[in-house]
Amino acid sequence: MPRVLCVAEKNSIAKAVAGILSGGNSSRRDSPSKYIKNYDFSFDFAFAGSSEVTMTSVAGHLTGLDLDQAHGWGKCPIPQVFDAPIVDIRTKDQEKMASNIKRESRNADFLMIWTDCDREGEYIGWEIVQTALQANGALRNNVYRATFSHLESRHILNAARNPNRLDQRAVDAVRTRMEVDLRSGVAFTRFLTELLGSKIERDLGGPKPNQQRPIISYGTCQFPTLGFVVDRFERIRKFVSEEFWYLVLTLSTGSNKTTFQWERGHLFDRLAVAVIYELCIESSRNLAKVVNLKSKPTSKYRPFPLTTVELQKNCSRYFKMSAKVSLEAAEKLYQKGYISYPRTETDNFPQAMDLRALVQQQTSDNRWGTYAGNLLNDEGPNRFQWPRSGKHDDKAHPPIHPIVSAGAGLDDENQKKVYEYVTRHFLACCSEDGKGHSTTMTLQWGPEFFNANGIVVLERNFLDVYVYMKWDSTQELPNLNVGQSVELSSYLMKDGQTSPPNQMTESELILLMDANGIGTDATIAEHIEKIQQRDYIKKKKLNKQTYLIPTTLGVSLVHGFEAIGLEDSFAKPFLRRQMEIDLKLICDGLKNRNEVVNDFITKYQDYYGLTNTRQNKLIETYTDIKSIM
DNA sequence: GCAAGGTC
Repeated sequence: MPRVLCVAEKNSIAKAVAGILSGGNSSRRDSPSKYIKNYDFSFDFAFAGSSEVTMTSVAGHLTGLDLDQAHGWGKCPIPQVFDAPIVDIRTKDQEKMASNIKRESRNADFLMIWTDCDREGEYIGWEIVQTALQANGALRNNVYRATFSHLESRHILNAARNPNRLDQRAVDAVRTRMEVDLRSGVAFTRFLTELLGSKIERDLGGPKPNQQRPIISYGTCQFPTLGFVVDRFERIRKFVSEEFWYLVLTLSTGSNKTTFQWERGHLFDRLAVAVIYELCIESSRNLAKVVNLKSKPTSKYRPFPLTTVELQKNCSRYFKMSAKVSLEAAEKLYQKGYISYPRTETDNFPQAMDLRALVQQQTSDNRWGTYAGNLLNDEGPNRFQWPRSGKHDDKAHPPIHPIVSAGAGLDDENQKKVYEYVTRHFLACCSEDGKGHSTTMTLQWGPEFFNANGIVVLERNFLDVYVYMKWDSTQELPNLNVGQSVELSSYLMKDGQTSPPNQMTESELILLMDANGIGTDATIAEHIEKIQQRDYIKKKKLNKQTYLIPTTLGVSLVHGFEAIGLEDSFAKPFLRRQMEIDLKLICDGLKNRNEVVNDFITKYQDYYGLTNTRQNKLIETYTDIKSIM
């Protein structure tokens, strides 16, 4: 019988796919790596016929990239980093995974790649193929690729029966990113550390024994991340408050007081507001007229299905949990089988998924069990709804959702919170929107118009389980009809001041990084962590809220490079975005790998030359900023 | 010792 070796990106996928293809009849073997198991069973593949199958996996990348030995730290002039030979290397763990792949390849007739169907997965698939060929070159013409985006069994069987080929363009795109990130990161990190390292060390009171000299790193994601924080910091520092004036009316009926806001908002010209105010008083004194009454149904929308970025943003906002901590907790919950894979960009559920069964799982919980039960009741209000569909699909993972009820099974506080959040979010997704009624009343006073708005919440629906979101009935509007004249209880001209924005929160930073394509769902938290490690930014508590504030070093780096005047600022997201655009062009076959690598490396070489010539600007900027911060 | 990206 022919032998087919299948390899997934992680054990959880290997296990699930083996379960489906074998109909539950697979036997499990250990591998040299503790993260990886081999599953044996038989299956009828179109390309091989009835086969003996081994399904195994890697755990992420099988190889890493580095400069060759001769170009290590301090071993060569920095500019050589841009064209030094690059070698593929393996860590100890990767060596163990590779030995498993090689051993299982030796007597295989076919190799089928089951890595995630995203760009990085395509590259990992390629790494697996290279490793397998080292042990069994005869596999070369017998490599297939399964295309799948979730683990529903018909979908997986379909993927097994309709194999494709690896997409070499996607592989090339990833290799391009790796090479550019490596060369630019290593070159500028060595340069900055040599230029500023000892200076920073002295300022920190060093050098101290057993302590390394600080590393001043550059990374294609680190710098734009830092840039966002410094940008906000500068906007606040340079903020000049402006005075403004406005009119406001109040109406008292019984014990109810209603405030009416000026349709013009506020104006920055005191005299103009005073003139309008006088005009209104002269023409109408304390009398106003109801000129419009608009009433309409309104909704509070339930959330979209949960992505990693949304989870991190909300755990930061609601529980003050750092992105790194919330992702770690989610990973643990995933490993224990409580929730689905936590790194996903997808915000719509595949049609074939049995979401009602997942809701059913939650009916035993004493916090939201009753709510979940009611959702499944076809008679009551707030019945089960298919979740809203967002526009994002990473083609690899469904939105984050609970798999089984955790009940009292969790003792870690963070995991408990994250599980509760994931579950409440999921139940909210499957609920009806909040329903209410909104009324707007418009008064005319002299020639000016003023509005008051009232909302009455009629059905809370998802808000009952999604306790993090508030939606309450507001002021009740007085019972008046259009055309009616009313006596104002007050009509005032007031003044106010524009206020600066707040410092950056982690939640806002995640949003900015995501929107600008800086990092991925899996790495955004790491970049934020990294620039704290590097002492570019610090967390600071102010009025119960934690903010990210740049340090002297962080501000200096951003302004220093601005002073050097590179065409594409390192601290802006543009350069990274350009890279993403070019990677897409490689994937679409419109550019090739060498072309893009050359373009970027040439650009970085230019920038390196300029930075080197004007290195004094970096030192001067640091000295200047140190004296004012 | 340096990057960013997978995953544990």
